[in-house]
Amino acid sequence: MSLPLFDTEPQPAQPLAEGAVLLRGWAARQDAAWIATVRQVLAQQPLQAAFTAGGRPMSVRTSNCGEWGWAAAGLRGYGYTRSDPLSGRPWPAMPTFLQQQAQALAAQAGYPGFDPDVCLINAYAVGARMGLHHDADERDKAAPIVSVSLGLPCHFVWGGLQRSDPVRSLRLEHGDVLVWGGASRMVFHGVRPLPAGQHHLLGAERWNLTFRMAQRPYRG
DNA sequence: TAGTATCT
DNA sequence: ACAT
Repeated sequence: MSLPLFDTEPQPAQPLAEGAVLLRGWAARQDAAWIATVRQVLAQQPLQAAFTAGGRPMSVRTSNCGEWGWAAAGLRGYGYTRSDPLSGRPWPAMPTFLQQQAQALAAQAGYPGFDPDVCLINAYAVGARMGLHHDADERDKAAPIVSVSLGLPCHFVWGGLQRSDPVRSLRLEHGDVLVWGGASRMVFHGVRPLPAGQHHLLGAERWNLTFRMAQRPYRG
């Protein structure tokens, strides 16, 4: 993968835990391209309200692109589907820019061969949050998760392999990329209620893109 | 248990 | 603890 990630030198990668790497600002240099590309996806697959397995509303709104998508509306519960259960239409294809950036970022974090079949887009308005959970619906737990933050900063909660483990909180800002896999793959995590603010490109919103391998086997 | 309510 |  030779696609340039930067036009200048990036901040060094920071290890967060075993298998987890924080790439601070690594999506900021090309943020206009990230945002324009996501807007193209949202024009085809608008953000929708999401619901927990118990039928309770979540505060984030979601969209997807890729062969698969994480559906959290119109199902009993949630899970990966090939099409939007509400519209019946297949999820839009993952734009090449997103696919290649996710591959390159994963490789940079020590996960060569990552080839996502899902990009889940979570949009946080002020006050939106995400409770402590782990990403458990993917078939091959050897594949990492690549998370890209855009827009307003948030307080990300990073726990352990058990829900009851102590958590730490770290601020994720526009352009930050967090990659977790290996021993950290099943770590519980979440997002505290989004503080009010204004971002010059996204206004009073945070977008989080998570690239996953939901159904493909991972050969690192 | 990707959420909330309701206990201690 | 609930309800999925």
